[in-house]
Amino acid sequence: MNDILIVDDNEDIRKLIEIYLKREGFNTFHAGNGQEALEVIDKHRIELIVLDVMMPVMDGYELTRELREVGFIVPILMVTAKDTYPDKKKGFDLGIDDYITKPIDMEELVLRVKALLRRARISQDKKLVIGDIILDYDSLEVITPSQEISLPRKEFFLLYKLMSYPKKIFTRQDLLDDIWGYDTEVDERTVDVHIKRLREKFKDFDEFEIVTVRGLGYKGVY
Amino acid sequence: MNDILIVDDNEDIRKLIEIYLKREGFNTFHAGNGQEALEVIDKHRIELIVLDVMMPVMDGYELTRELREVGFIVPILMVTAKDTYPDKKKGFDLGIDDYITKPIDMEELVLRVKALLRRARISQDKKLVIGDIILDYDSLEVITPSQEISLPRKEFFLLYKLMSYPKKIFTRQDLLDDIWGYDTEVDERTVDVHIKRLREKFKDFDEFEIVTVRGLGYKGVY
DNA sequence: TTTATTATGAACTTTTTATGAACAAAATTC
DNA sequence: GAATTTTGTTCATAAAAAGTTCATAATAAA
Repeated sequence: MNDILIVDDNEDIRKLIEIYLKREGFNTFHAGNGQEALEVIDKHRIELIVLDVMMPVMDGYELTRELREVGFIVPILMVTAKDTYPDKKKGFDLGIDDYITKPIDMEELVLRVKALLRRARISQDKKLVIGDIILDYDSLEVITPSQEISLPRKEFFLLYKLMSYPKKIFTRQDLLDDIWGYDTEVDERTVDVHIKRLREKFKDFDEFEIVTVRGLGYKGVY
Repeated sequence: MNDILIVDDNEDIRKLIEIYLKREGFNTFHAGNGQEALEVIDKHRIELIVLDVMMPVMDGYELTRELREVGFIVPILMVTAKDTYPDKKKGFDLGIDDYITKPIDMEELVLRVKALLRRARISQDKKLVIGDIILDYDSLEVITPSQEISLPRKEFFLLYKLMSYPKKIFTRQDLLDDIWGYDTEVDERTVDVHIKRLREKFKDFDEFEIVTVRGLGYKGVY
């Protein structure tokens, strides 16, 4: 469930890449140019970027430079039409981790994405420990000393997200983007309902809590 | 929808710049000289200034100096015909953030505007530290060594504003313009009520204080 | 003392969130 | 593949919080 950002000015290509990545269980975000990419990165915890070199406004090189300049270290897989040494060199000098040439072989892209993630040691199995409570991402269970509570997917992801960044406030839209997908049309109030159900289920546990931040959203605290 | 002020004595150039900025979703204001610029700035919350150096009445350098002198910190992108080192140096010394030379490459101008805004937002420290008390703009909380006090939006913004410019006196209208919006129709007395509630909440803290300046307004001191 | 201004308590309005319940969709079981 | 259970969404309404206004008391300045 890694969040991957696809940056390309061609929407069709973005969607194509999205299809292949989603099929592998990745969650994707889109950006049509460097500026949009920066905005998405600002709001979400992107773990890998698939980046087209040729874009209007701010090209891939420029974006890479800006990102590396501010110390942003996620793996970048660059998509380029040019397969020349100077181009490769330019990319790697700027801090690109891997590249793939057009026309894109989708199987290869997926392979490289996985390899990059593995190399970056972004773990695929995630267990979140809060005191003596464990949120097990694989089984969607909250394991406590006394019992194991199995949660519905949405509820679990919501809880996991909130507790992964304790005290960080998420707007309802943030949560929808992350858990439902950036293009969801689900109503913001739906988040409230899931929060309510989570609170009900864990009302007897004081190890953690979901706090409403009026006018802004929710945050997890523990 | 950032508000950008374009200052240039040539109306055609202003309009040209406006076209490109509007296309990117920015809102623009015009001024034909430094004096007009000051009037616009006084009335609107300008977030960036595109400023031509060569102008009659009050040139770009002069305007920059005046603005920086009174503590006005929005990014300034200077447009200059001269590309010499002394000129650049003069500009940067006065507090210009970036510059672009004539003839203006519009794409580049848009790029630089966006970069400046982003940089300003990122570098804009949203936490205000007063001794061992922190005003956290993101969570609308006042964090003290002993507790975290969550404030309603209006109250927080009010406190934040006052404490951002300690000892500066704000009239009620100033505060309404800033926090409620320049076109609000809310009564001035409403400010009093929020001030009262803030004082009540922080009566036990002597790190800072909201002081009434009779006949004028309020100021924050610490 | 008079007058103008600010402080305060309280009522009231608006906005936002919580909650229960109905409905829909998906997964499971038979 | 029909029936049943679980999960997910929407909606209406209750509740709570935030924000505003108003009347009056208190205070400072003239």
